[in-house]
Amino acid sequence: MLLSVDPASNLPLFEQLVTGLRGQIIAGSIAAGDRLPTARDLADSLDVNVHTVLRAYQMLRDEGFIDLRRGRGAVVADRAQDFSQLSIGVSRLVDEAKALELTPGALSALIREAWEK
Amino acid sequence: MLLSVDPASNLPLFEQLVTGLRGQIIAGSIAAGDRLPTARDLADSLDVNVHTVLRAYQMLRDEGFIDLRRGRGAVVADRAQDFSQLSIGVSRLVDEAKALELTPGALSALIREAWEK
DNA sequence: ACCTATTTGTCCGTATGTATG
DNA sequence: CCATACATACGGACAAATAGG
Repeated sequence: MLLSVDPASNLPLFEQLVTGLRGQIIAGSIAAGDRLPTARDLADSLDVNVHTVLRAYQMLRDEGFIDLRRGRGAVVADRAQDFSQLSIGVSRLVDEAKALELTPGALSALIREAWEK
Repeated sequence: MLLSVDPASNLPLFEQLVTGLRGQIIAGSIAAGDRLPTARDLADSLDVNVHTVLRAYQMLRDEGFIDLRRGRGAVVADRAQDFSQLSIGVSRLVDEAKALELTPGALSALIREAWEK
């Protein structure tokens, strides 16, 4: 079983999906290159709406854990399990960002803009 | 007029809303402390769905530009207009991230993790 | 302390578009 | 050309937090 959700939880369904899937990706029980079930299939098996799964998938894509594209589905990113090793330089970057009184989301937005140039 | 959207554009409606509002916030034509129209009001005036506006509002909140809460509405954040001055430091952060061969999404995910500690 | 109106938050359903293979 | 699968947008319903009376 890939995962389960609790409709009675105080946590939103899409949040449960994100944390559940992300945890398994980081843990390695879902390997890089693995294909996640289609949003429709996972939604049916968990008895939730397709949009709820898609919202979770899109969050995981924004976080870089999966590659999500039309017509192809969701594939666990190659770099997903390497993230733990890359955090060395990041903490310093975060410290600087905090000194600038940025929020995490703001920094991410600014980074995406700056990345293009 | 606060802004306008073009249904025929190749850009999604929520994206037009985000860039339009963010631009005005950065430019200062919408000042810190200003209250944005309720999602329903803006949706009605632009003839788009409430969910489309809410999605845009939630993105602006994630980016730190507005304070968005149930029952209160959307208020432009105090730090919002300082963002234009922060781009200098960000480009340097991005350069370092690129040197580490990070993807934008990967960096965002790492940042959110590191932010907690 | 209570009630009510306001406003966002989540979820469901449906329809249509669009990139992929 | 066609089936697949995500992307966006619309609509409706109810829940939950907030503010004010």
